[in-house]
Amino acid sequence: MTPLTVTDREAAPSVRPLLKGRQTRATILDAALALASQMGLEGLSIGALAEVTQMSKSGVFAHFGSREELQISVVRQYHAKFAEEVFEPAMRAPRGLPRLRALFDRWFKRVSVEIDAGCIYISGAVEFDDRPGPVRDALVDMVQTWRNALERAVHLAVEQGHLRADTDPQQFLFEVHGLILALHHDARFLRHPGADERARAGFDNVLTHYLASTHPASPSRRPGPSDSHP
Amino acid sequence: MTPLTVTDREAAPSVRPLLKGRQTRATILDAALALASQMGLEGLSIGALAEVTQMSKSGVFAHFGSREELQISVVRQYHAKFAEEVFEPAMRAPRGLPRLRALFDRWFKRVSVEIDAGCIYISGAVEFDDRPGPVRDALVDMVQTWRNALERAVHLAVEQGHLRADTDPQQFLFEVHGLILALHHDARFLRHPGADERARAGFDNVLTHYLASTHPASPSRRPGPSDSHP
DNA sequence: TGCAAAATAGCACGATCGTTCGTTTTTTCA
DNA sequence: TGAAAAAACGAACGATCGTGCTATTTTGCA
Repeated sequence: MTPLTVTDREAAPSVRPLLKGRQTRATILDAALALASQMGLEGLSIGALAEVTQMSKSGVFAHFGSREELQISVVRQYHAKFAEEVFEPAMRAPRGLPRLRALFDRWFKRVSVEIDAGCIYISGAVEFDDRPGPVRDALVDMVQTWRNALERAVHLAVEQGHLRADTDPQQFLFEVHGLILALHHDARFLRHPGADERARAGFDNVLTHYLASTHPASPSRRPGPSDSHP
Repeated sequence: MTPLTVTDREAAPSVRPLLKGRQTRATILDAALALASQMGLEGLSIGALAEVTQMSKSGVFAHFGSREELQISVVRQYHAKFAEEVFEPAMRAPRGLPRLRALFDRWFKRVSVEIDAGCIYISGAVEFDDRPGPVRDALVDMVQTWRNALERAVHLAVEQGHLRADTDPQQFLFEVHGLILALHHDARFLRHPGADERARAGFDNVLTHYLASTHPASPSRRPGPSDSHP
């Protein structure tokens, strides 16, 4: 399974030869990620990518060898960015409830801020739920990795006595993941302005259901920036 | 706004001339719905549709005038089927909690049974959240219609005293809709077998949170077939 | 049954798709 | 600086896309 703390497969194979090609490849990949976030992984076309990067089609193509490999690279690129911006900073919060809050807080922000750049995990899941192949496999792998990391965080919160001892981490995750998906749906598709608050209120409701009775902890509290520091 | 109890725009304009064309159009539309459920509305192509229906491309094309009109027709067709199979039978349950349970029970079944035919509301929402145009408009219209109908059902459950008086129907719907989306995601994309039970357990959890205290009503109970009768 | 109209087919168009190949430019390093 | 390697280009390919046309077939009705 892919590690969540990415060892960056996009980096140079050896340290010295930081060829020009690697740099333009990174440029293309950034543009591809932006394009795929808007048009979907299936809507990603080499022609459009060439136009955006001011390159020739064959020039772009040569960096990946196939459209499928390009799509997989985009998935990995999103995974890396997601790990860097959501997972890693949240993991610096103390284990248990604070870390859990930090994780979902950043996740909520990510999905609601991404009004002009949909989450590839979500759009990819819909696009490839019926399309077997390497792209789907890569997507499932990334999503499962992220989910496993969350599961560990929930488990820790149980161990710390913050959540009820009989909490089923997978059930907990299922419910909160639903809130993420509903947020994505209402904010992006329906353009409802209050979706963010609804998601957070829903998170509080789920939390009060699983919160250990010895730890009533005002549910309306949100993690501040200071929570990121140990 | 489109009525949920569909007056069938696909029906003949006048009653008498049930021309052959209408019938083949319905055949094409059925095939198109199946194809779009699997490949997405954007993956729907007239060529593939012609092959499946054993017709010529232009023959298929003539029935809709444009690809966009075909997509919109597919959306309406799905809406009609959804209203017929989910909404209408559930509305025969007595208002309040029983009707609410019937609605979501059928919805859950629909999403989880649709393992080989994704929900077009969900896939369409992801495909068209960044694509303005008539297709997106039609989709939003249908989804909003369905949501409004649900909102009325929740409101009735509050009026009947089944749900807490301070229940916010939109918040309630947000949370349960999240469960639907999570079910769709886990069952179809991740192929998790237990997703259905997780969704129902989540529904019970949401319910206990909004249930009026005077009405403890065992949450694990599911509506049986007898609930459909008034 | 025959005639008008509706339905379907056939063909071609421009555009775009991913991909291949040979050439040319650029970069890298001795 | 010059030669080898890497990178980017340009043109073309077969395929598929949606969409116009004009025939041809099929249908509905007097």
